[in-house]
Amino acid sequence: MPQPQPATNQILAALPSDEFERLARDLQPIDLPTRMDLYERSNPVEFVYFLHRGVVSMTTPFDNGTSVEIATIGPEGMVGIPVFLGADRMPSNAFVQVAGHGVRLSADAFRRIIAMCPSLNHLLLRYTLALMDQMAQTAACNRTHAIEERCARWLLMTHDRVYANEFPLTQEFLAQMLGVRRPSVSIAAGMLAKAGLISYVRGRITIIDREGLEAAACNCYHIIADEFRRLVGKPG
Amino acid sequence: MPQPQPATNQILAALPSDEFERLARDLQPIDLPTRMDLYERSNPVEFVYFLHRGVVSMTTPFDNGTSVEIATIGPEGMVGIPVFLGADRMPSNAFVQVAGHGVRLSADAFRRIIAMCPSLNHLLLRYTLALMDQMAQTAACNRTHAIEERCARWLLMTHDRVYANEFPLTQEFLAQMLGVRRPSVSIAAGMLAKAGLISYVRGRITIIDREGLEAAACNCYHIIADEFRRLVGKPG
DNA sequence: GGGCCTGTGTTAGCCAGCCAACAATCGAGC
DNA sequence: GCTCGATTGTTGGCTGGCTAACACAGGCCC
Repeated sequence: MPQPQPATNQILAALPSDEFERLARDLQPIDLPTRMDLYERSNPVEFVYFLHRGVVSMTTPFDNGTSVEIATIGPEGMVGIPVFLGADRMPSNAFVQVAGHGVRLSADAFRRIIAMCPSLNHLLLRYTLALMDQMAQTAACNRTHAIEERCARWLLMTHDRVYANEFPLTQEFLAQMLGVRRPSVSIAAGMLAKAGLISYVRGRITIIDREGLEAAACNCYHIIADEFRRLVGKPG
Repeated sequence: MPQPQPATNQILAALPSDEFERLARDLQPIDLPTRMDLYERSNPVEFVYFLHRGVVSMTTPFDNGTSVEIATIGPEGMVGIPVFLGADRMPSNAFVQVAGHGVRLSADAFRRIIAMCPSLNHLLLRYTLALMDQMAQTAACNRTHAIEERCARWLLMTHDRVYANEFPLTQEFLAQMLGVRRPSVSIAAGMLAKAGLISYVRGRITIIDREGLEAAACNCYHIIADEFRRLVGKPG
């Protein structure tokens, strides 16, 4: 399912040339190193981002400093959907989960341009739907499924978005994403490694048996991936 | 926070008269008895609904027959946002949680009309954002907070939408909504009752101490309610 | 080499909520 | 009054994940 290696963002790539031209002059290339914060809850929005490569996490923070991931966004989408929906400040946090690069434009420019771009509008509506579906499934999955299943699902979803079998990822980090303790991930990831599905050393993880991993994940993975395929043409 | 008793749907009420006229001829009044199914996952969408009264639940079903609620919709919103976003089939289930009434119009009519109604478009974008925020917070809350807190939160959110201190609700039903076992609700609800915050008899629940209930709920309630207030002008 | 930081493995005790089952109570209908 | 179904209360055993530590290994810098 992964591998095709698109160099560009899928939404931008799908735009008719006149609309892309309209955007182009306001787009700034931007490098996205791991852990870079793009948004923080309640803060005003400055930019929206289109990834060419890499993965961004949306997380919901709690008062006690912990947070739970509610959606992931890669080159298939746009980071900053709330701006499209009319927000001026962010409802959740977002940060770079797997390093990459892309382009951004100011929220003001985006708001100005969006009115003149029917295709972009249409694409973003559909992407918004895919994102909502992902959040809904994640909500239910978080509530119900065992850590090992969710762990496998998360690895698959990230795999779909990085176009590589190996990527940087510590257990500590994964624990934060899943909203669980690090030792729990240690056990779950250990099981997956023992089963020969993945391997990892000091912050780098490798997907060995993609199919096996799909079998180990809860069905939520396929539900989300199918929905993305229907709505935006790609599993992630 | 509840009580004002609007007889009409807030989104419809906020429309300029020309846009409302455009909708009006396609609106059919509809009664919404408890447990009526409005949508089922993967089925084609036939209608979108605007509630004047009552509460609808969106739930994500699992293969094993259980399901988890991911959002609630009352007279403040529209049931069928996925149609607005371009879906032709439903990603989740939806059914009537507290009986009420409203109007509906066919998905086709809705799609035809929406293009000619900039205000409706704008209102629905903002409502979509509020719904996403609710889902995100729910996802994180489901993962993290104790049953008693979530139970209190759920009662408050429903309270905001029914405009009455008493409404029908069994523990069995509440357990399904929270995605937990019924005995767990029995305990949690028992605690809230013992603390004098609520009372219930055989399927009818009464909110006695609204403030106390807010104190017993997790902060998620206020986060969601504040967001709704900012975006659509009402706590629920 | 030695110190140190980061990442991983593991342990032991604890607790919330699970599962399965059964008891008690109320209301409606006969 | 009696039966029956729907609703609520409660119990006991089980377990997944949590809390709180501690041990160890690899890599980097001095």
